[in-house]
Amino acid sequence: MKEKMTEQSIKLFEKKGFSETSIQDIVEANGVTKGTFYYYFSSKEELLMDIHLRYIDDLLLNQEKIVNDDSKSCKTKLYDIIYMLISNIKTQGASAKVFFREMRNLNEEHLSEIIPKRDQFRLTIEGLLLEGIEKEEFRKDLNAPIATFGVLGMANWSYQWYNPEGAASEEEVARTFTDMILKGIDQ
Amino acid sequence: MKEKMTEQSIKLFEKKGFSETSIQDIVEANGVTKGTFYYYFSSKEELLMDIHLRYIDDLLLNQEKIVNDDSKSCKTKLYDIIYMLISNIKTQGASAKVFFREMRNLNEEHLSEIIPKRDQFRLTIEGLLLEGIEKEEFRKDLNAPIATFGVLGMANWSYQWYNPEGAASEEEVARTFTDMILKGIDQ
Amino acid sequence: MKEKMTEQSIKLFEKKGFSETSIQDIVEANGVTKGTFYYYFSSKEELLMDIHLRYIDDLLLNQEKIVNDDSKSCKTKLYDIIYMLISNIKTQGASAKVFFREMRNLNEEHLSEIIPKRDQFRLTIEGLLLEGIEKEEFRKDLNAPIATFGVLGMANWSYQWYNPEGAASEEEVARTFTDMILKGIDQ
Amino acid sequence: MKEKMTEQSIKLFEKKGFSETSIQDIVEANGVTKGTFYYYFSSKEELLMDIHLRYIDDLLLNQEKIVNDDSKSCKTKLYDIIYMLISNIKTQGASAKVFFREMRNLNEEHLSEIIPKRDQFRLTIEGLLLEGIEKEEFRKDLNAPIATFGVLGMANWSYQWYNPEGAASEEEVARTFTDMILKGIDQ
DNA sequence: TATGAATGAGCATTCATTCAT
DNA sequence: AATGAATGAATGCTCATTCAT
Repeated sequence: MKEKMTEQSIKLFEKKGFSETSIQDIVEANGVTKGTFYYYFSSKEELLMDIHLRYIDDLLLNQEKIVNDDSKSCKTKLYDIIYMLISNIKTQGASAKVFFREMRNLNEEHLSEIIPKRDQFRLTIEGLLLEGIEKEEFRKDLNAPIATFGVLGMANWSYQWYNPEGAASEEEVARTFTDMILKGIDQ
Repeated sequence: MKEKMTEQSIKLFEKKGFSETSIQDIVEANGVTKGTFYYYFSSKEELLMDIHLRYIDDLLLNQEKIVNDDSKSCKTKLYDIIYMLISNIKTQGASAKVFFREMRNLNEEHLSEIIPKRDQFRLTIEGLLLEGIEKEEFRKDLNAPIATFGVLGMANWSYQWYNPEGAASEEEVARTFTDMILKGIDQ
Repeated sequence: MKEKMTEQSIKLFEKKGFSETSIQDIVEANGVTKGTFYYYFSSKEELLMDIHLRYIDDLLLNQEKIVNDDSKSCKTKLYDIIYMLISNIKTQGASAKVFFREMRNLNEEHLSEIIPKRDQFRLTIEGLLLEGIEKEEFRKDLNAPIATFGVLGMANWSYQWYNPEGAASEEEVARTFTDMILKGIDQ
Repeated sequence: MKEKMTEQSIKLFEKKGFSETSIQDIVEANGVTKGTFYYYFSSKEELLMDIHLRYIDDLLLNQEKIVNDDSKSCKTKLYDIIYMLISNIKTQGASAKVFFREMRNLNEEHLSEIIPKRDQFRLTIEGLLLEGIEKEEFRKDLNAPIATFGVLGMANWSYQWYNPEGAASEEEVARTFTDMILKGIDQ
């Protein structure tokens, strides 16, 4: 039931937004009553935190698997991370949107748990770029921190427009983005 | 007064979010009473629409100036647009955040006015990429629509992290992004 | 202007009700601004009182003309009063509806001016019935006070259903009612 | 509680009017808080509809009982209906006043449910008159529709003046009215 | 595990009214 | 004679939360 309620809530939060979704909406979507909600969650905010944790922990796990694979080059790892983020949209798109849009609604205490994890994800990419520079896979003059934000921006922004049902496949998008990042668009 | 209230509202919406900001918050920030708000705005949503229109119209105007300058190459125009978006953060950052985050709170009618404008901005960039391909400034095999989303993602995501008061200048960010896009990060 | 505003207000009060009509509605219907309203009326309630006074004074005047005509029998006077009330609907229907429905919205002081006038109208009819009994035009055993309420009920209720544009003429309605009252419906 | 709140609301609506009675007034009269009101009613208008339905359904039920009694003449049935309406004031007076005065505050949809019922009540009386004419209990030349409005006017208007605590009994009023209608006041 | 009744604070909005100009 | 800016109290309604059962 808790699981089911969380899933439904993610859908509702994605569609209507966290503040715009009432406990009433959530329990109606689950065919239960308000009391049931408070049996499983101590507050609406706690549910939001659950969703955040679940999303970022899963993301960090996947990222870790990629970067820890010593058989791959930095370039490949970069592609894999971008591909992971894009293909995530199909399965985790709603969670991702909630994660990026609704973080503001977490309380101080919860924020202080989430923000380091979000930063860790970014800094791992930054570390990958630095490693790539060192291994002469990437340009020496690259501003790694800013480039990292660029990579993240490209990938995360997809949540605003990418439709897994549409014409472009995840591979196509990930490939186009990685190509842009690696080779540039210059003729 | 209307002007002043709009400015204050943008700040509040950026900090707390649209739904989380009450009319009470807005009028207190302006030292007036609720009646005054409704003297100038017919609803909270109308104020949000005002903010959206102002932002996107200004953006389209700036974009138009850039792309209509026939003395510039496509590459330069691309840099100019990226720079414009980044440097916009200093003066228009709050508006931009409100624009990207709160669009969902507009009603159907207002959305149908804003979405075409937002699309127009994107399609103008896509047009610039296509023109660049034709003029052999950009790679022939570039997937222009996806690349456009990449460019926009990089630039728009800055609103989530770029701090104009911080170490990196707008030029630096814009230059790093343009370099990434043009030359790639490949060694 | 004051005249025009009063007329428009009567229409609005009839259609939407006194409480449901805002000063804003009234001034918009007159193409002026709120300030103008308060230049002519000291309050919304005062406007309502104006309408009440105007209506009841006119009614009393007409009634007086009828009962003071010594050439007429009591029966004829009764018919005349009923006809006057019914035909009033065409010209004064809106005022009448406002009068009967919205009296509750007058303040104590104003009520104490209106109620005696309304009672006077009724008591004049009661007096007419009593006079008719004495002159042996009406049944001796008639309960004049209750019968008066009956006559008033019939006539005043017309405001709830009588449509001057409809099939039945005022004469027809007044004639049917007077016949009912005088001869009854008994075979 | 819902029952209790409805009863209290009827009293308040009668005394102050629907629009002039706030939810605050209602909950204070019941010693509960606003939330409780909205737990039982989805809106103030819905409460009004409840009151309307309850009243008119009860009235139609009583009317039906009277007209379906084949042992009675049309005259007796007419008396019974008038008596029912007058004696109703003691038990249902407040509801009746709310019904007649506040119908305008129902929304379109609710009105379309109430109006046919109100018309049904009237048309049943009209049918009774027509039947009486046919059975030669009533005058052949009677204009049944208008006479019906006359009967209803007399009876319904009582809600504006009849005081069950006062000198005249319900029987007296009903008898006077029925006499007027049947025999007229003519000497 | 789950419900249903109740709370109380808060919200967007309306409105009659005031008043300097 | 009329305006336009502003007020402040009130209104209908929503909502996260509590708690006895």
